[in-house]
Amino acid sequence: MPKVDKAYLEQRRAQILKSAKACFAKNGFHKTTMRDIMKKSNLSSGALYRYFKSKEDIIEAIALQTLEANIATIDDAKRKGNARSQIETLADRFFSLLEKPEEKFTSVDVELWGEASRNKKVKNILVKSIGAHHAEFVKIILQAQANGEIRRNVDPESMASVMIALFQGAIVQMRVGGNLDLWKYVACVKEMLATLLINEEEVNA
Amino acid sequence: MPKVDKAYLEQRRAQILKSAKACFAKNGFHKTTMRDIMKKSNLSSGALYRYFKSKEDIIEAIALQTLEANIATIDDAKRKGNARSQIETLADRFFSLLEKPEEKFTSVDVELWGEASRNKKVKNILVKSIGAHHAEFVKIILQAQANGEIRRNVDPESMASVMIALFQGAIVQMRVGGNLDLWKYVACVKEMLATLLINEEEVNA
DNA sequence: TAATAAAGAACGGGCGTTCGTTTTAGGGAG
DNA sequence: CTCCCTAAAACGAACGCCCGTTCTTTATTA
Repeated sequence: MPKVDKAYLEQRRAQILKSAKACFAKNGFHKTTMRDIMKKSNLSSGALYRYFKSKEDIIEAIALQTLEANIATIDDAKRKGNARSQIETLADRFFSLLEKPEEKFTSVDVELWGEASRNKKVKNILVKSIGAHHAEFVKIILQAQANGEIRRNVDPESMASVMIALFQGAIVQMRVGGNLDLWKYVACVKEMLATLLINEEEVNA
Repeated sequence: MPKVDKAYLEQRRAQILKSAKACFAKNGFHKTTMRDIMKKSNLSSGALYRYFKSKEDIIEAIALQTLEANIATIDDAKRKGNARSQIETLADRFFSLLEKPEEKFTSVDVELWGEASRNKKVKNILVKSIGAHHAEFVKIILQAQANGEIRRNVDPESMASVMIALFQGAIVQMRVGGNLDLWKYVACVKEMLATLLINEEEVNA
């Protein structure tokens, strides 16, 4: 099929990435072979290497894809409501990614964290991703503090890191820790965050 | 050197594990070769394979070592003071592991998380490790609730998971996230946890 | 001297990757 | 419209390297 249009090419690329992601989620980056990806995507090595110049290239593309998905999620949630509801919306979005471990590919996140220590491109992408989340949380917190929604004595930078940690930790515990009751966990997190909201007495003080 | 004593053998084993851990921390499990470990420990392949029957065997030994170190840390902190100070002691211990990334090997933790998805033994060890922390936190929280130190409406199971997540997330952000100001982060965490302690008004209510 | 420990050359297999070949479809000539 | 022709796309056997591991040989000491 020569001279196919651009959409065809992009679709092929996406198909390969999807297959690769499935393999990576199941067996990790290093235990999945190129042949695994070929088999999963019903493509030959020749075809595969037309779209990606190496295995690393695929990994990097997946990292990038994750980054873009995350940023899209943030942008989407950004529009609505006050600080508290923005935070809760984001929390719901991200935590629900963990619900069906096989379909959503948070296992790949753990792989990427490991990969970051030896692949600079991957590391840069992750730094950007985490940085984007962090910046967004900081912005929300600062605005909320200005509005009197959140106590002024909490450090926005650290608080943002804490929120991110609560999500990352949930990933770890879902993947390797055994039995995390996700929604009880989320409820607990929300309650914790709620205690940081200014209550009536403090507003008047 | 034939017929050496037991201490000699154990020391050799430890030396290999230490070298391996250093390699793994720098390059990850899959990018470090057996030759890397041999070079680092100044040992030949023959010697190495006298002490460990495979590369996986080394990885599992390191996972086990991590588990034991963690449990020792818990046991050590368990003896002292009320719930709040126990929690703070544990937090200080674990977070200080993150201070000098090159010497303490928390990078290996991230590797282990990834490895757990494809190596059952490693997974079991990690489940045990996280489980031990979780159980210990639950115990502390329950006791503290009985003593009236901590609000009774927080779910101990989830709260314990949250605490663990705060540590795991810190690892991720230190390793791959760029610039986490660790002690500001810890201060923020402690303050959050403090808000969950019953304050005077509530005791009287 | 016998048994253990260490050495290190050698091996076998599997992996990522390449490359010569085959298939496919658009486009110009008749 | 039909028939090539051409270039893109896919194929898949083959390659070569590297890694984990083994095995024979050498050193060491009780």
